[in-house]
This record gives sequence, structure tokens and C-alpha cells, in this order.
Amino acid sequence: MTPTTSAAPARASARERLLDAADELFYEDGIHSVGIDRVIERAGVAKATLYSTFGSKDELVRAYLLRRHERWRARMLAGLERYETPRERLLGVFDVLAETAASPTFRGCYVVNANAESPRGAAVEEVSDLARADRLALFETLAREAGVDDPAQLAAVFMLLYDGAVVGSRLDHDAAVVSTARAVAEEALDRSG
Amino acid sequence: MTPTTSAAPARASARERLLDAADELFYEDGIHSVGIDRVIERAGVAKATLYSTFGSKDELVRAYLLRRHERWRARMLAGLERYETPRERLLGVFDVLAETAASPTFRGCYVVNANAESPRGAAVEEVSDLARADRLALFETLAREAGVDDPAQLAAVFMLLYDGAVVGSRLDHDAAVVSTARAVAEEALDRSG
DNA sequence: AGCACGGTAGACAGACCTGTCTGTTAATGT
DNA sequence: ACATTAACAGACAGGTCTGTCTACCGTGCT
Repeated sequence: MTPTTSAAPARASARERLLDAADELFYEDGIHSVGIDRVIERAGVAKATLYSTFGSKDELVRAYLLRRHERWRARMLAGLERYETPRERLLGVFDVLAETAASPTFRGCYVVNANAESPRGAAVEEVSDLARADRLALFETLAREAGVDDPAQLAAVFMLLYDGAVVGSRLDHDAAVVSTARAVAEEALDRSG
Repeated sequence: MTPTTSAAPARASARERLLDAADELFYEDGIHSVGIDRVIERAGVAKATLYSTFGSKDELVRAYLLRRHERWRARMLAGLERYETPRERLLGVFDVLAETAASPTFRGCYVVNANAESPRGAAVEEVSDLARADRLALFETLAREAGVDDPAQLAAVFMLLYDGAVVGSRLDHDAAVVSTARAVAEEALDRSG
């Protein structure tokens, strides 16, 4: 990905390894439950390196959430490329979600989870506002491309259904609700033709 | 409320005061962020009393979640009494939710929050499975009383919309999405009438 | 009177957390 | 050849967490 000048095989940079470790651990066990020591151990990195790179655990958490969101967006866009028509692409967000939610490592939405365990208007809120605004904007763009009457309104409905499907999949240990969400979304789409 | 044999003014029992304190603190700041010391201080109770009553923090958490759910159910049923027809009563769940979500103390769903911060198949999962099954059963009963074709299917849709509305209200700091959910629910109801 | 009981107050142990600091090692550039 | 830099390992400080334990107090029952 980001080859250094040296030709050595060389593991990823310390920053990257820290983010990989944080991603797995924070998402799986919750941010609060995972201590710095576990992160650096999995990353194979010294504690001083973490603090010289990110400054604090809070900043590592911010970076973790930002990267999660970027990857969510990239995976979603890549997953939607298989569709031909704008309409299929719009409804396809639920197909991509279904694949994600069926994975054994699925543990719900990182934004929901991070907010649930942050005591108060913490640093995560900033990132989560950003991530949600971006997600809503993506839905709205897809809706506009599908030529619906009121893209903003339909995007709000999709956001509602997407949130419900993610939370339901997580709590009921069953991704079947994603198909329900897709069906309801399709009817809302047909109505707003 | 629960007068004892004595005529003394007498505060509530230690158990009740502990649950009151736990309810406010756990819900507001998250279970993990709130230490035992803060709970006993707000309850005005000695630490030994907490441990002789509940045995562990985990058990206090279980009791907190159970009581939250019972109160949710009671408030929901009480709120639905104002409606005349079964159809209004079914859709009324979103009106009751709208009132709750508009409160300044609203912090989302205790089940979602508790699961988000529990590392793994912890004790909370048991209670949250129970709470969600009970909630779904309530929706199904209301749907059946409204005479819909497939009450189980409609209850699943209501669950999806309810989850999405709760999460959206929390994360976007705006209870407007509850009306959207109600509107979508109404259309689903009309279709399955 | 005597006594059990439920509660209070708070010290304490042992674990874990974040963040800092010291000292070492290896690679790089001049 | 030498200085700089980045990363390593790990001890340490200071705080917080859960859970236990001792000692004391007041009330009501027998």
C-alpha cells in the first residue's frame, strides 16, 4: 500500500499497526473495556510510540472512528458498483449491509457503540456527527440519482431503516431484519416515485 | 408508595434507593463509567449494604436493566390507554416514544447502550434478550388486536422502526425521526390491513 | 435486660488504568 | 565515522475500580 523507500518486506508503519489493533479490539470489546496495554501488545509497538503518535487514548479513539467510517464508506461504494440502475444501487445499501451483518465479527454500528459508552459530550460525538452526516449525504445522493421526488425525505427514511436494521441485527443475533428493512425501503421508494 | 408497618416518614428501602441511584447514573453516564462509589453516595447507603443486597455490581446492573424494562412497559401501556381504537393504540407506541425521546434526560435505549459497552456474552445479554422478546410480544399483541393479517410480521416491522427511531433520536439529538417512523409504520399498517 | 439485626463509615487489598520517563538498539544521513 | 532519529522494553507514578473487612450504632423483639 504505502511502500517505503526501502525494499525490505517491512511490516506496516507503527501508526497503521496501532490502528489495526485498535480497530479489532475497540470494536469487539468496546472502547472502555480495552486498555492501552492490550492495544500496544497486539500492535507489537512500544507504549511510548503510541503516545508520541496519537498523544492520548482519546485521540486514538478518534482516529479509530474516523478510519472505521472511511472504510464503511469505501466498502459501501465498492459493494454498490455491481448494480446497473440507480434504483438498484439505492436499495443495494441493504444488500451490502446484509453481508456485513452476517459476518461473525459483526458487533453493530461503531458510532452507536461508541456513543453508548461515552459518558457525556465527549470527543466521540464530534466524529459521530460527522460520520452520520456523511452517511445521510450518501443516501441522499443515491436517492437523487434514482430520481425520487424528495431525496432528503427518502434519505431520512433510509437512515431510519438502516439504523434499525443494524441495531436489530446486533441485539437479536440475526441479520434477517435487514431483508425486512429492504422490503420496507422498497415500498417507501415506490411511493416517492 | 410502599408504606412500612412503622408510621415514620422513612425514606425508601436501601434496595430501592440503590436502584434509583443506579438508574439515573447508569443510564446517564453509562454502566462502565459509573463506579460503585458514586452509586452508594447518591443512594446515601453504605458500600456493605450494596454488596449484602445485590452481591456484585453485575447483579445490580441486571436489576437496573430489569427495572428499566418493567418501567418502560408500564409507561407504554399507561400511555396507550388514552386511545380508543386498536389501530390508534398500535400506532400510539410512536407517540409515547416521541414524548420520551423529547425529554432532556433521554439517552437512547438502555438495552442498546448496555450491550454496546459489555465486552462479550456478559450478564446483560440475558436480560436484554428478555426485554426485547417482551417488547416484540407487546407489539405483536397490539397488532393482533388491530386485526392485521400477519401480526408477527408487522410486529417485526414495528420493532425495526422503533429501534431506528430510538437510535436516531439519540445520535442526532432530535426526536423528529420518530414522526417519520410513525408515518412509515402507518403505511405498513395500511398495507397489511 | 439482653441480643440479634440491619444499617453506617471507612480502611484496606489487589487489580487495572492512563500517561511519563529512563535507557537501549538499530537504521539513516552526512 | 559520527550524530540523529525512531522505535523498542519496561519500570514507575498516581489514580480508580471492585469487593472485603472491621468497628460502631440504633431499633425492636423476647
